Amino acid sequence: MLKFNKKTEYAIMALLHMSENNKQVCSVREIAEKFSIPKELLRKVLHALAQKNVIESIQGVRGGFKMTRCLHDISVIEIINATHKPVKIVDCVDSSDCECPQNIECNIKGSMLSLQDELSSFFSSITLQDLQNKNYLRETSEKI
Amino acid sequence: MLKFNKKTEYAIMALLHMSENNKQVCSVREIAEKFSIPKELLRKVLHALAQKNVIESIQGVRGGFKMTRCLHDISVIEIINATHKPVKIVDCVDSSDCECPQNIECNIKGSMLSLQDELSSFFSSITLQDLQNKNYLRETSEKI
DNA sequence: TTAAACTGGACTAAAAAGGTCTCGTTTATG
DNA sequence: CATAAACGAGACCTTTTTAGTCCAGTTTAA
Repeated sequence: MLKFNKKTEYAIMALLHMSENNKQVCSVREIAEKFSIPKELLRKVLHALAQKNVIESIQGVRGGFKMTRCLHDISVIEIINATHKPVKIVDCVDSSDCECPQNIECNIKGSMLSLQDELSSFFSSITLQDLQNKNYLRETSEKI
Repeated sequence: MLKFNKKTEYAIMALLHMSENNKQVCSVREIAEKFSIPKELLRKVLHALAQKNVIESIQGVRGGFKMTRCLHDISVIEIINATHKPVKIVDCVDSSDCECPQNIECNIKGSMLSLQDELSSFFSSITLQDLQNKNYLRETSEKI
């Protein structure tokens, strides 16, 4: 349906929060309570981000997750790739292994693949810093 | 999951086919058979496109659907809007009526709305003609 | 030693997508 | 003017995906 899933939303919320928090260690519990996010789900999301080296996980008492990179260095595509299956607007990934019933007569494979590349580029070009700036701009313009 | 649904794929296939077909009237049966698309589903898709004035429907015997516009005049966003719920990367459509549990502390509403605008613009800027060209380019480059 | 935190993975429930079915209405044509 | 080919409308079902929960570990500061 061309929308982000909840995991992506939760990831971006948590990352913006963690970066504001001066890159201190944050526990899942703390973030989940602040944003009313189901704790177990947020744990999975942050775990996925850690596995993709977007953030760092610290085990044990007083453990949690920590920003190690700057917002302007993290692109939205990284968050999407950690929280969605890989972006694929259609299932035919390459021309050889497409097995959909339309395969033989399919007249859109090439265009769909190009479109997918462009969409990935689109999300690659946007950083978390951009999102934070946009959020600020939008909020203030609404108040005017 | 940020992918087109089957309806969008079927719509684009059918539209490219209909435009090649010299803008003659095509029946659902004919297109469904050519591309191995479930007939009843394709009917719904073409019906939705007709309601959005992307194509025209003709009733009765020898009826069907007909291209009335040019490929370069139809943008992908029109197809998406006919075959998906409206593009909304997040549920909060405007700042007043968001009722998700994150509402009070939500720190991404503004950025998500901006991102959504940009994504819509992205799809608005691409026409069916572009898709057809890309398909051709991709197919030929793969053969080299 | 203990409890607070992450790890890993199975599991369930709800929502959306994909597809089918039925009973219409319209209309060209023999 | 009856018929059959086509679209119209909408209920219905099945499968897949998403969202969320649960539990039995492991790690580590205090």
